[in-house]
Amino acid sequence: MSVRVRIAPSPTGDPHVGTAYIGLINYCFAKRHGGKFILRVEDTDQTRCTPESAQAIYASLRWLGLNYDEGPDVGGDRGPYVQSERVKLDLYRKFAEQLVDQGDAYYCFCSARELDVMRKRQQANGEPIMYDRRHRGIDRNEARERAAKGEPYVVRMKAPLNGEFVYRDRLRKQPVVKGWKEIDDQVLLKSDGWPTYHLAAVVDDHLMGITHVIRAEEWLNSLPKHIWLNERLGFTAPEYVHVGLLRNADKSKISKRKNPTSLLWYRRQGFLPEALLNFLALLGHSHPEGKEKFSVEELAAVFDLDRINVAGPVFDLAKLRHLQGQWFRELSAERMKEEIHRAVDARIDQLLPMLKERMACGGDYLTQVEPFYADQVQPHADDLIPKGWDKADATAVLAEVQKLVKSYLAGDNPVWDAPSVETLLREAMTERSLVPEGATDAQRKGAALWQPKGLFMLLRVAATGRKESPPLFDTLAAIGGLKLVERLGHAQLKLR
RNA sequence: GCUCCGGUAGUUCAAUGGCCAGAACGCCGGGCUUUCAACUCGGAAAACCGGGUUCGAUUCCCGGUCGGAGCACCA
Repeated sequence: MSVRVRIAPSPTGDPHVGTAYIGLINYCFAKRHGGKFILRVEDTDQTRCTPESAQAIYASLRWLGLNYDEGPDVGGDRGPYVQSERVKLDLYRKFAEQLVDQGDAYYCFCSARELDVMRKRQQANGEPIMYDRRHRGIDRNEARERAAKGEPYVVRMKAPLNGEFVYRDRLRKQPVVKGWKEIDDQVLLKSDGWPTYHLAAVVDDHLMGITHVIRAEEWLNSLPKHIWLNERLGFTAPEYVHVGLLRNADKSKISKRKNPTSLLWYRRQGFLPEALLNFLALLGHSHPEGKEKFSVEELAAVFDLDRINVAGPVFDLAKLRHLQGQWFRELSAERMKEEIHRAVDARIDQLLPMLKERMACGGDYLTQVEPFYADQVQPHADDLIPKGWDKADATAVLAEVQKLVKSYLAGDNPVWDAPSVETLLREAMTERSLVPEGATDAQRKGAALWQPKGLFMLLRVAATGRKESPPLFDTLAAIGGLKLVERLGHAQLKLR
C-alpha cells in the first residue's frame, strides 16, 4: 500500500512555524516512500477560522516549496480538502449516527452552563475534570424525538468504562498505556451540527486513505479516542506517530510571545525557504552523515522517521540566522539583488510617507533612511545635551526613558506604533513634570526636564544620531522598540 | 489535581554495554582584515539523582526528581 500522509492545519491566525515543521516531516516521509503528501484544512470551528488564514497557509507552504499533491487549491480525487465543505456534503453526521445506532455514542442535552457548573465543582473537589456521563443511559429514540423538536444536543462517544488501551508509537520506547476510565465521553458532533476535531479527523483520514498520521505530541493524549473511533467505525486505523513540540527557550510550547511563530514574519524578514527548512530539519532529526547544511531534496532522500528525536527541541533563532547566512552568501549576485530589493521595497512602503518631504531626488533616500537601517547611530555628545541641561540631566532622562520603554515592551502584547509611543511618552511626561508641594529645588529642576522642547530633541538625537528627522513619534515607531532601547543605552555611554 | 511524554555541553544533533562521549550554533582567545563580517586555528563547556541487572551502564530495568503536554460543543 502506498504511503499517504497529510498535514491538517486549522486556519486561525497566521500560518505557524509548527505547521511548517510537521509539514516538512510529512513531506519528506512521503517523498522518501514515493507516497503522497496532502493538505487538509480543518476549519470546523466556525467562530475562529477565516478564509484569509487558509489562503495564507497555501501561500506559505508554496513559498517554502512544501508542495502538496492533493489539497484545497490543487484538487485531488479524495476531496474536498476543506472540512467546512465536507460538512456541507454531510459527510460526518452519518458516522455519528452510525455510532449512535450501534450504541457507541449518544445524544447529550447538557447546556454549556450546566457543564461549566459541573467542571467548577469537580475542580473545587479536586476530582478529575470530565463529563459525568449523565445522559449516557438515555434512550436513543426518545433522544431523537427531543432533538427533532428542536432541543439542542451534541453527540458524545460512549467510551469504554474500564480496561486498558495499549498502543505502540514507533518513536517511543514504551508502549502507550492508558486506562479507559481516564477517558472522557468526548463530544463528536457539536450542537451546531458540525463535527469536532476528533470525529472529523478520523473520518477524513479514513476517507482520504491516510496511512500514517505524523503529528505533534499534543495529540498523544487523545490517541485512544482516535483509535477507538476507527475501530467502532470499522476503519483500518492509520499508524499514528507523535513528534515533539517546538519549544521556547524556557522549554514551554513555542508561542508568539516568546518567538516569531508566523511564517509570514520569516518571509517578510527575508529568510530563505531553503534556510528555514534546513533549520527546521535540524530540530528533532539528524542527517545520517552528520551533514548540517542540506536541501529538502537531500533530506527527503535519506529521511528516516525513526531518526526523529521526540524530546521537544528549543527553537534557537541564532542558529537559524547562522544557517541563513550560509545559504544567503551562496546566492548568485542576481538572486541576492532580488532579495535585497525585496527587503528594501518592504521597508520603503513604510518609511516613504514620512521621508518624502525631506527629499528632492531619489538618491536622497539613501541618506535619509540611514538611521532606520543602521545597527548603531553615532550621536555627538554635544547634541545630546539640550540647552539649559547638563550632562547628568541628559543621562538621567535617557535612563528613565529607556527603563520606561523596556518595561512597556515587556508588558502584555505591546503595540509599537506612533500613537502608542506618543501616549506612552506623553503620559510619562505629564506624570514626571508635576512639581509636588514643598518640592526641593532639585526636584523642581528634575521635573522641568520633562518638557517637550528639550526632551524631544534629546530623544531624536539619541534615536537617530541627528538633529533633524521626521516627526519624533513616527521615527521612534519606525526604528522599533528594541532598537530604541539599545540606542538609548548607547547615548548614555556617549555622554560618559 | 489527574493522565501521558521526555531528560547527552547554554542550544540543536551524534556515537557507544568497555579506549579520551563527537560535531554544529553560541561563548572565550589567536590569525587574516584599517575595522567589522566572512573565513580559519585553538579553548572552556555535557550523561538529572538513587537503586538494580552486568566483570563492566551514559547506554538495559525500576523508583524518584525536574521539564513539558493534555484534561473544551478549539484544533
